[in-house]
Amino acid sequence: MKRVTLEEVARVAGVSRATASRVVNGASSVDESLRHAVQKAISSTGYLPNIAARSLVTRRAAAIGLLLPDERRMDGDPHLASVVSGVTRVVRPLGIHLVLMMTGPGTRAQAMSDLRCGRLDGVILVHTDPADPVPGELIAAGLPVVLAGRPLKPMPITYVDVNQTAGAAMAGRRLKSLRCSRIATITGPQDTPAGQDRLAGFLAEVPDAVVVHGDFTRQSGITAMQKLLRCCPDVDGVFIASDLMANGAIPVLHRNGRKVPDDVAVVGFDDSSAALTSEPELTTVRQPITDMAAEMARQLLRQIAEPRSPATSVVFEPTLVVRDSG
Amino acid sequence: MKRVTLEEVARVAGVSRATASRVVNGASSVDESLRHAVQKAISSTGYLPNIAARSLVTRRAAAIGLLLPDERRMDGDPHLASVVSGVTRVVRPLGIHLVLMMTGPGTRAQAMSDLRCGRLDGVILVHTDPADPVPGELIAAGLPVVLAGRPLKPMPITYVDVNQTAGAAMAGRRLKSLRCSRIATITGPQDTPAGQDRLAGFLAEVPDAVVVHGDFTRQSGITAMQKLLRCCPDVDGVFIASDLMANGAIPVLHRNGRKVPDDVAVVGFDDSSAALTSEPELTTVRQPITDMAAEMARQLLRQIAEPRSPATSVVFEPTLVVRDSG
DNA sequence: GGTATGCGTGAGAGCGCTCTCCCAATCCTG
DNA sequence: CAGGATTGGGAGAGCGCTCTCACGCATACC
Repeated sequence: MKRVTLEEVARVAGVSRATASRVVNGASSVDESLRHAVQKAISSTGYLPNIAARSLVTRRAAAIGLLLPDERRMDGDPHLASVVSGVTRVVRPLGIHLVLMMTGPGTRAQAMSDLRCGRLDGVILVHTDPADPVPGELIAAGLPVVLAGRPLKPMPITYVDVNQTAGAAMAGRRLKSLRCSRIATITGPQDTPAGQDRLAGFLAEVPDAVVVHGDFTRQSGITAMQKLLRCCPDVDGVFIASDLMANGAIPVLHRNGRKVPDDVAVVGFDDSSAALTSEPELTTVRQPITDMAAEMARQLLRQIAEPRSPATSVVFEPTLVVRDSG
Repeated sequence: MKRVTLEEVARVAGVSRATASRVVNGASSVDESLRHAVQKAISSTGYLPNIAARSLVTRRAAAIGLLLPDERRMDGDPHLASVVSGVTRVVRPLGIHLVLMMTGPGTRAQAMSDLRCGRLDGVILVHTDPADPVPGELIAAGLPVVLAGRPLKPMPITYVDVNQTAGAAMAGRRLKSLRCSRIATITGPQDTPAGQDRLAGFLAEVPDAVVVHGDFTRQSGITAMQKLLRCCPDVDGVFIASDLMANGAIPVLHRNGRKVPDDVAVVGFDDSSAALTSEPELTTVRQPITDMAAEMARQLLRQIAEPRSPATSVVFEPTLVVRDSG
C-alpha cells in the first residue's frame, strides 16, 4: 500500500517526470510511443495523481462549495437532493468536488476564507437571506459565485432562476380556465424575490384576487387558509405560492367542508414532493430544479475559467403540472 | 489581493517560519511574547494557511465524503438535510470539508480513488445497496469508513444505527394498547437490514400480525394497503414500516371508507416530514437522524485519527412520537 | 552547407507548508 | 560550580506536482 508518484511512473516508463505529467494532463505533443509507455506505466503502477500537490502549484482546488441555509430552513425542502444531483452531474465528470456547507454562525465567514485561501474555487449560494452581505463581498473580491434565484436588489452577480412571474401567471390562467369566480392567493414572504415575483405575476393575471400572506412554510399555509376562509368564505380557487403551504392548507379546506377541487380549486408552486403527498395530488407550477442546478454549476465553472467575465443570468421557463387539485 | 504566506507572517513577526507554523497549529512550547507577535502578524497581514500545501505534507485532506444513493432513491427522502446537518455540526468546527457524492456509474470508484490518493480522509456510506462491494473493499484497504445502518451480513465495519427492532416493537405495543384486535404490518424491503429488523421486531410483539410487503416507497404503500384491505377487511391497526409508505397508504384507507384512527389506527416509522404532511398527522417511531449523523462523523474522525482501531457500532434508541393517526 | 523554424523532451525551479533535526540557552542536581 | 537534562527556536529538507526554459534533433529554406 505504498504511494506511487509521478516520479515513479516516469521511471517505469523510461521518460522524464515532465513527460509523464504531460500525458496525465492530456497535453498534446507527446510522441505516441512515449504516451503509450507512460499509460502502461500508469496502469501497471496504479498511479493516482496527488491533488494536493497539483493544487499547490496550479492554485486550483478542484472543489466548489454549495452554501445552504441551516437545517431548519432547509427542513422539508424538497430541493436539496435535486440541487445536489444537478450540480453533481456537471461537476463530477471533471473530478471537481462538491463541498456542502450549511449556514450557521460563522459558516459564511468560513466559506469566504476557503475561497480566499484557494481551498474552494467558487460557491453556489442557495436560499441566501436577502440581507446577507456575503454575495456582495464575494463579487467585490472578484471571487466566482452564482446565486440560486435573483438577488433582491439588482447587482452585478450571476444567477439562475425560474421565471417566477410567468409561473404565477400560468397558475392564474389555470384557475380562470376552471371558471373560478372568486380567486385568492396565499403568498410567500414579501421580502424575498420569489415571494414578490409570484405575487406580482399572479396579480397581473388576476388583478382582483384576494391576497393573504404566508412565508412558504407549511404552518403558514395552515394559518393563511384559516384566515382566508374567514374573510372570504365563497372562495372557489386559490393559488398557493408553495406546495408546502398548499400541503398545510388543503386539510384546512377539508375540515371546513370544502371539497378540492370541486368546491375550491388549488394550484401550488414548486412541484416538490409535497405536491404528491397532498390529498388530492397538487396541480402545481414546476421548476426544473435539477437542470437549473446544473446550469448554476456550469455558470460557476465558466466564471472560474474566466475570472473577469461579466455577470450573466439564466432564467428557466416553468411548466404547469396538472394533477387533481385544480 | 496578493497571497500572504507563512514566510511573510514570520518576517513581519520577526521569527522563523517554523515558529510561525507552531503558532498557527497551536503547538505548545512557544514563548508567550513570540506567540503574541505572530498572532498580531497573522491578523495584520490577513494570513490564511494554504490547505493544499499543508495537506501535501501532512497527507491529510481535511475532507470527508458522504456517499449517497442517486437522486431517484433519495427523492422524497427526508433524511438528507438532517444527515448533512448532523455531520456538519461535528466536522465544521474542525475545518473539515464535507464532500457530497451521489452515486452514479463510476462514483463509487471515484470515491475509492479520492480516498486512495488522499483527497478524502474517509467516507460515510448512506443507503448503500446491500450487494455493494464497496464497503468490503474499503475496509480491506484499511480506509476509514462508517456505514449508516448495520450491514446486511455481519462484517467488521463501523456503523451507526437505530434500534430498529425495538422501534418496531414499540409500534406493536402502541397498537395493542389501543385495543386493536386485528393487526397488520406493511413491511420494508426484506433484502435490507432495516426492512428485516422492523418486521422481526414487530412480529416479536405481535406474532399473529398480517404481513404485507412494501419497499419503503410511497407507491408501494398505496399498493400494499389496497392489497391489505382486500385480504383482511377487518383490520383495525397497522404498523407501516416507513412514513412515506404510510403517507401513501392513508388516503387508500380514506377512499375505502375507513377513518384514521377511529376505524384503523396507523403507526409509521422514521418521523420524517411525510409524518407531518399526512392527514391525520402520523404517530410514528422517531430516529434521531441528526444525532446519528453526528455520531457517524465522530466515529469516522476517530478512525482517521487511529487507523487500526477496531470497528465499533453505535445503536441509538428510537422514541415513539404520538400524534393523531394511532 | 549554413542558418532559420519547429517540435518534442528533460532539467530544474519552485508552489507553501510541516517537521525533523540541531544548536543555544536555561534549569536542575549532586 | 560542573555536568547533564530540559526547553525554545531556527535551518533546511522535502511533500508531489506543474511549468518555464533551454536544448537537441529534424525538416525546411535560401
